[in-house]
Amino acid sequence: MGSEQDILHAAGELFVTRGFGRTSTRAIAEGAGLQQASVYHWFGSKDEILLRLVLGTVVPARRIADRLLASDAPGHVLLWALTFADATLLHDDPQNLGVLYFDPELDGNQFSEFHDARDSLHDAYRVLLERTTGETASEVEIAMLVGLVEVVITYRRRTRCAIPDDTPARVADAALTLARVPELVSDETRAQALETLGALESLGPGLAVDSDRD
Amino acid sequence: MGSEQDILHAAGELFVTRGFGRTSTRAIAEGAGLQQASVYHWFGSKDEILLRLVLGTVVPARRIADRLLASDAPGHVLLWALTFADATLLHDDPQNLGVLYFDPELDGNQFSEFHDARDSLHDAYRVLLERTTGETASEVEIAMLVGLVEVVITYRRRTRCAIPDDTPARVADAALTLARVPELVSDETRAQALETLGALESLGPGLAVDSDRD
DNA sequence: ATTATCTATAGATCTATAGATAATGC
DNA sequence: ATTATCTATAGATCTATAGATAATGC
Repeated sequence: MGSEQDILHAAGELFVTRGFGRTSTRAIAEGAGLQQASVYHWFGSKDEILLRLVLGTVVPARRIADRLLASDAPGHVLLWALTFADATLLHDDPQNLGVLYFDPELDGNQFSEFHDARDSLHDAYRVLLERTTGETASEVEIAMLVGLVEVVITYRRRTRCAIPDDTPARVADAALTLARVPELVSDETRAQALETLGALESLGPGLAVDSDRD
Repeated sequence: MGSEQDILHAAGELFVTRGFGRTSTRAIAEGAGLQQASVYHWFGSKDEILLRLVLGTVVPARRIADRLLASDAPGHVLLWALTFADATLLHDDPQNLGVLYFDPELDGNQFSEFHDARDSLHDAYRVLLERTTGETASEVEIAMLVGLVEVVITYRRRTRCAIPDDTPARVADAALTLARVPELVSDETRAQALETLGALESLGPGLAVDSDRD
């Protein structure tokens, strides 16, 4: 309803399909049904719009990660839960805004708030991976684990239409396989993980994507 | 030495660090030691420079994949070999040009030559994965496999300095783990794969990155 | 002659600001 | 009064082309 949301929605669509650099504030305004200058009533700059969009995708995941870290469930259950929840957020995002993560434009200092949130999420992956394997995780292992989750983004992008609904669960299964505990990939693990996540959701917005409405 | 290579080198550096959209032809020319207009003697457009850069990173991998497909070595050896070779190309690229794969600007039809080469590479991954497991591979599995290799790109980007030299081998190991044949991750597999790759290299440029000199 | 480079520039943007106007709520 | 929007525009780009000039090779 509000112009602010209209701008975020229009910008998200354009950034993902044409790229940030090729999207003008005029195009964003047109998509939001406003004049170009009106965008600056809501956002100080184009960068600020991008920051809001990427924060909207990473902050919910980080919030779930924080809560899972406080749980005393087995490591592999929590690792499955985090992978599944993160992949689900990426899978359910109507615009596939995760695409923006890979944009070199994000490297600047203007976006440190985003990078801090993302680093914190990655650290949660590290902790849960180590709880699962009982060993210190190397940087490469963590990078591969996170990369596995982000496959949801590139997979969605490649096949322009919808991807199978079981993708998040299969990614979470693969995370345990990659962690070298394939024997723990089971219905029991999945059920426990979903239960743990269910208990979290009563505490907040949970898995609902709140960066956008469509 | 040539201006054409200077332009590609300067553009690669700028595209990766500041993004395609934020890089002007003037900045490219300056990096190459030329005037802005001289860039157009060598390239018809900015897009054409981007196309040349991404083709230079994907075509060598595709060439290796084609040769591996013709080999009659065991599936898991070939899968390890392809994953290792592809990861090595990404790892050794001085500019980490793989970053450009994720750019939404690449979606346009101007870049179909790149997408064709990439699709063909992905299909090689599918074939070798199926030879390894003996089962039909789902789209998600292929996406995860390819995503694992491309972790080299994002991992390099995150840690701005050099990443460990054993990263390609660890990614290749992980590919077999993900393919649910962890018992085939062994020195023997690695040795056979390297031998197979060595035999290929006599036939062409092989693992040498030829898109750039630094 | 051909190739490579340069200067100069047309023409089209693009971001962000200034200041006017309308709408909303006390 | 405040909030949201608009029109108009400054000022700085940016891409690509035209045409001159220099260098190279027959």
